[in-house]
Amino acid sequence: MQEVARVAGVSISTVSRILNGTARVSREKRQAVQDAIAQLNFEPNRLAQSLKRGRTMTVGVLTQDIGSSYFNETLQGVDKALANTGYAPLIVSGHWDTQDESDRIRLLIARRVDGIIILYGTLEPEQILAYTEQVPIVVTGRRIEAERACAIDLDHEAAGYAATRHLLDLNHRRIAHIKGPEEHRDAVQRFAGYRRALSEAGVDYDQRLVVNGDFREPSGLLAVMELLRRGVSFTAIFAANDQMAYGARLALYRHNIRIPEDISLIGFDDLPSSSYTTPPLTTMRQPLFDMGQTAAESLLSIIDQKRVESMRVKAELVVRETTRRLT
Amino acid sequence: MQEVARVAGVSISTVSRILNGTARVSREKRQAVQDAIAQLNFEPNRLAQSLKRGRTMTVGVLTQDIGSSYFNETLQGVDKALANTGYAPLIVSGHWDTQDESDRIRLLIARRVDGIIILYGTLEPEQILAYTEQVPIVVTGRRIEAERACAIDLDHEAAGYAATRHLLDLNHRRIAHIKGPEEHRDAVQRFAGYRRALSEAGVDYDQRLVVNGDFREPSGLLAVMELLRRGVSFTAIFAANDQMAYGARLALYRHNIRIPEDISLIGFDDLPSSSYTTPPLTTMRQPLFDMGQTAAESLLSIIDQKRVESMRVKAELVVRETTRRLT
DNA sequence: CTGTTAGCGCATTCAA
DNA sequence: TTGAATGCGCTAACAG
Repeated sequence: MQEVARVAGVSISTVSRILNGTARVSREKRQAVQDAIAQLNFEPNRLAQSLKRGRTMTVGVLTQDIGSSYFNETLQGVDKALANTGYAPLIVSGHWDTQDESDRIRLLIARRVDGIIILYGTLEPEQILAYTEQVPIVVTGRRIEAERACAIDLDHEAAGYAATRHLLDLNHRRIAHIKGPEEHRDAVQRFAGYRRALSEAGVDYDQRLVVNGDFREPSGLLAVMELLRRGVSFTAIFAANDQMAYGARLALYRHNIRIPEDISLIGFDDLPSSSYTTPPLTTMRQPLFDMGQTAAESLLSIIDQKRVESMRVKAELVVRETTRRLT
Repeated sequence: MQEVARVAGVSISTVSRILNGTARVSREKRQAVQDAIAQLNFEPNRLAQSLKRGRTMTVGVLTQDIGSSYFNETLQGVDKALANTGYAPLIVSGHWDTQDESDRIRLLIARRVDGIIILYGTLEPEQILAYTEQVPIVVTGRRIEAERACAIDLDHEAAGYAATRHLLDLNHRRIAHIKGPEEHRDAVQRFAGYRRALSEAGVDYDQRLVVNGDFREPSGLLAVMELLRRGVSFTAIFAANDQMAYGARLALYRHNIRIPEDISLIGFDDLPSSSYTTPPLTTMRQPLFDMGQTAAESLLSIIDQKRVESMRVKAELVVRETTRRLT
């Protein structure tokens, strides 16, 4: 900036004023400065600006896996909401590791982001509450009560219930479930919904119909193989997420079991690719994009000193072609 | 830091020294400072550090679409390479828009990132060359010659050739091609490879077998519908990327055309989900993860004042179950 | 071993 | 309208 000022023959405060439109400046000087800026290819140093202003115009986003469509759809929503606001996202990944997650959050705080969005993950609410002291936070996938924080959550129990209910409504009674990991609270809630639906419908819970998975494709494949090995009969499968449903679908294909003629299959999430499996997958749609967008908007409001309510969104049943009525 | 120094009863330089291990400090003072840090929940301001040191320990990554697995696999590679180096990625998206891309790059420069990785996109090499004056750059998907820059590229023409060649080797002669967008240089190169393979094999080029797509699923579906509408006969399809292959696969399914019994299908990219389509997709594998990793490593080397050579990687044919020999 | 001091690049208050 | 001066939080001489 020194340099620009020198070339334009003005003081650096004048340059600053022109850059920010903070005050009126004479035409000639303005022109001179703009010429100097163009000539020197000058770009104001945001670090210094932030240091001075006390705002970085950056929001940190803690994701768990940059490779997963699940997270990335949410990120897209965040990106959309941030566009044209002057804020830029600083995306970091916790890799589903509590230690890693804390480290990343601390990094974000050290970089003085103006706010943080935490997408799921394994951090305890108390832990997050503590960070709330230092920076506004919006979380998804859990509830939280604090001054400068809010949560956007989905009722996974109800959604698990709805998925199972759909199968029940189609006259299925022998419904297998491929569970998500024990440590995911969402997964256990979906499972709880499954059991409640069963019990309400007067269907006995059969433990042999439930197999553990880890939310990834291979585990879905393995789960179906296990089910087949057990020799237990079933007419439908509820997979706790779409990725495992893909794996299950492949295992079924390998055994020449047709979908939906022989077995009905329902997933959870509605990933973009789920409309393009063959046949297209029936699933519980999570409004991931919207949640990301809302999270970002809420965060900006909090930063803006406005009060924001936590909210709960709903999953929606998307009936496509992998479920069929039993006659 | 003032505060920490005051609480610990030392000067701020001592605090700094302890934070950075720059010099030996007596046990008592060290202890006092560490206590103060813990007590105040102090986290050094990275902005100020960067401003002072002239390094932000941040590398900018220009991607085009945070929602796409294609880019995200590359990002994962970058993330992996950056882990434990002290560098953090600042990911921004250009949304396939030249203006947007320039804006993002300028933003990254304004934020004084130590280097930039540009993943594909529509920026002209000359344009990038200009930015090279201001910051080290590694690009993928194009070639570039500059002091503090390097490129990691893949020979898409050769890969398009190999894909077509595979079909030819399986005795297919009527091979349709679903093209990528004209403005993607990769797409036109893959198409060029397709034509070369055909011509080398003495197969006449038939324009009616080629349909335009936009690299996304729906266009693959539409492409097959168009092919069918044209009433032109074909026994195999080479889709310019996996996503369009998914769309094509669904269209075929709708028309009760079996894969690979009736039609062979080959994609391009080998996205993670391609092992889980039914049947699993034969495709040209791009080492996306590795490319991301290499890009990041190269960038760090350049930042480290080392000379780095541009390099060319190769796509690899992954034969799965959607292609079959014609007898 | 430790404290004092001079900037890093910018925004802004205070004078002029 | 404009310029000089101050400080944002930190590091790195420099001097003790």
